[in-house]
Amino acid sequence: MKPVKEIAKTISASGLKITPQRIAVIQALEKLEHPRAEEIIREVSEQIPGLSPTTVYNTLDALVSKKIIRKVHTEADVMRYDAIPDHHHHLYCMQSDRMDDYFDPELDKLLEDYFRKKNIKGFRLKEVKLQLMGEFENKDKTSVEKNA
Amino acid sequence: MKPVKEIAKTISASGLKITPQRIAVIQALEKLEHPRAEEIIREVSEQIPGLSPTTVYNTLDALVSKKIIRKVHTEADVMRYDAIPDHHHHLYCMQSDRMDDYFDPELDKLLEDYFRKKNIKGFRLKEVKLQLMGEFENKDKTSVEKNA
DNA sequence: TTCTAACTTGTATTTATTACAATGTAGAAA
DNA sequence: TTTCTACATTGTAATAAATACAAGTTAGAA
Ligand SMILES: [Mn+2]
Ligand SMILES: [Mn+2]
Ligand SMILES: [Zn+2]
Ligand SMILES: [Zn+2]
Repeated sequence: MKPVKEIAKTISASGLKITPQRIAVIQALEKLEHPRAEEIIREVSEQIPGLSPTTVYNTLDALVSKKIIRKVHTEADVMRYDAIPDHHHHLYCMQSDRMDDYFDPELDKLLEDYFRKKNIKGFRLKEVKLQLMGEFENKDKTSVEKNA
Repeated sequence: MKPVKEIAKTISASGLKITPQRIAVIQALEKLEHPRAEEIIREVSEQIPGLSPTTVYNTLDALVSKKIIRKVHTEADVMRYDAIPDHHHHLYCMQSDRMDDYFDPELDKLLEDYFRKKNIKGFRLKEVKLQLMGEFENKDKTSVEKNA
């Protein structure tokens, strides 16, 4: 897990003030993968008893706008957040709400070449994000952790 | 625009009953591109005055489960719906909520080959959906229509 | 034409998120 | 180190999207 100092530095560098709430939100985001706001609220409340849900929503918005974290698209009507702001893709489980990160520079290269040649008329392409839909063969992570 | 007869046939073939509400929802879905439920409610209400929002939500769920339409992922916290159930990708505007369809069989072939070779451990890949993030160079469609 | 499962409707609820005003604090400046 | 204030947090209230449910209506099979 990332040291508090580093997290504090990232927050500060973005122009935001360092607060216990913000540090805890980022830590929760790293621990719980692609969590919903509600899960973050639960997690952070353990360390910061008086925590207000509003603070978590505010914090998430602030961090997104500073590009420290990202929102992730989902099929459900709840927003989820991503601790990793750098370019990557996602594996989505079609049965559950499990979602894993997927990094693949080789694929990115392939796509970059493809779209450099191919020109989409009237559209200036900035980033290609893949939603890899499918099924995880093993148990989902939570069960795996339970069995461990 | 697709003729009512064809729409009725599709509904019927799926095992659902043909109703004016369902036909109108599908028509609205084709007219308004990737609309939210609320937009569909507004549109359909013009033809069917007493329409209940609940019916639209029910109808959308029913059509999605029969794979006549699809849900689409967005960065906002609202669900949007897609009249096209067949495989395709989307162009997303990073400034507005505009979203266009993107069909590209050549790219699909490329990706299919890539992922056939590359094996993602522990994941059975079913479908690759691209989110093409960027900016539309021309005015967005609504402005274009206004100016027309 | 009859009949019933399927559908629609309206109301009430839930759930995620946002608005806002009052209070508190991080950290720059004195 | 102390002061000061713009920025943060908090709690409450409000919105908005979506769902639950019960009562009435209708598509379409028989
Ligand atoms: Mn579409
Ligand atoms: Mn919502
Ligand atoms: Zn991720
Ligand atoms: Zn589409």
